[in-house]
Amino acid sequence: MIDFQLLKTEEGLNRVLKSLARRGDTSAAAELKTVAEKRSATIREVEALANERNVQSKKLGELKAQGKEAEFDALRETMKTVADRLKVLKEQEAKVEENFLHVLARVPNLLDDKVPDGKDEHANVVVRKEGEIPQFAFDVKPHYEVAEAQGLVDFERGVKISGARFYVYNERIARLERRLANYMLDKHAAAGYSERMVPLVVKDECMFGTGQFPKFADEYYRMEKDGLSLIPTGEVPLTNIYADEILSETELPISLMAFTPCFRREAGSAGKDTRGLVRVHQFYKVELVKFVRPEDSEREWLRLTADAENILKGLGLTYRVVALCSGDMGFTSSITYDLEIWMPGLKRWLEISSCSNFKDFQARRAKIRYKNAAGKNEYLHTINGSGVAAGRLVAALLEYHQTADGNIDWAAIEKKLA
RNA sequence: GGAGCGGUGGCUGAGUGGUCGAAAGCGGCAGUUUGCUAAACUGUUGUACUAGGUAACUGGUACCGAGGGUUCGAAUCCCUCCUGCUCCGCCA
Repeated sequence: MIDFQLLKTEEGLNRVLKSLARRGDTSAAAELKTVAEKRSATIREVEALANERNVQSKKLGELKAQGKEAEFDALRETMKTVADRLKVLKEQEAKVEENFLHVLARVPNLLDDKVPDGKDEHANVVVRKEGEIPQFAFDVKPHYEVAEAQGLVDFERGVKISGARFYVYNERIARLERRLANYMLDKHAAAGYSERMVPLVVKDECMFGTGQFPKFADEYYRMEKDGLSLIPTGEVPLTNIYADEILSETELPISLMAFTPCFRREAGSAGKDTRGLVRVHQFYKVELVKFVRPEDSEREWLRLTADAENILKGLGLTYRVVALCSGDMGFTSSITYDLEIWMPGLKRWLEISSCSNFKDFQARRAKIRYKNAAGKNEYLHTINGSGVAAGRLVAALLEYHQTADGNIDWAAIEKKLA
């Protein structure tokens, strides 16, 4: 959530509007100012009347104590009408507040000045490339063709059990993904991340806290009966670990990680990447999350990105770091670098990690603060990124380690993981 | 799932209709004393919103698990929900 105090000044409002314009999302722009003003005005009115009631109620207490029955009765009669009016006003206030939150909760984060301008992903900027595009003496097949031919992934039975975009891993590939999880976790542990095992099913407040709700509710699996959602990313439970808490400055930065399954409905992706392991309803990944002081967030964001890159480097995968442009940025993020690996079989770049600095946007929603050096409670900054998506990593390794006869060079993969 | 008892400030814990943002203790912070530490003593110590002020701050509103209700007035009375503990049942 953006700081709504910004809406109260001309300067702040302009900052918000400018950011919205850069994102190409001006849906809420017109309402913002009026909705904020209406809220302030209504609150002022209610508070004035509540003050009146409190003063007179106190007086009633005194009158009663003094035994002045006639005055007591007279005042009580007039206060009845005040109480009635206050009740009506408070109901109005609740509606105004609800509307205010409805609008505010759908306003995306302010963009960092360093985010390049652009309409969509074509305007994203490649920051750097690591490794060469690998050359093969034969035509490299997409991972799903090899996987199916080798009996590694059973897409048909995945569909039978759960529907499209579900799959069953057989034997070696199941073991590979499990080993990759260990590989990544061990590497990140050495870099200072503390491991967590978290709930995979979360309350609506958590989904709101990290920004999935309310605007994108359709994209997630939610169990109506329980009011709980399957996590779309480990970011949700991991970040909400500190929801509603005030941390001390000395504990920061906090770096956490978790290996979790992720569940996504992929609404609106019908017909896109229908084959293979690239776009599925359930996949596993390691998530990295940092809680940091505002002054450290840029540095820590770059570090987290480097930590994610370290996995790709270690496995010898060719990748590039891409700065998302203003029009391609996620709702909650202030600035994002995507890591895209080259897929020799698919013959394209594939996102395998997205490292974002959310600044205080999530912290404000989830109410995560820390006591700063001046002794004031302040929203901290959250940063997260995949470190990295395991399913896509498996897909990549299958493509990188194909042999001319359509096999997989398992020995080469083993060697990397050793 | 059944029965019983609870949920109050950073923590422990008092408060059962008005003077309660809430006793007391612990902890934290500042100071006095002290060669240093400790101890003792004194003061101070919640959050959000709102109005004013460059600001330190000052006034107001709200918050005693959450949401409703009764009342001129609710931490206190009523209802619903959530949650913790103990016992029983069930279960990996």
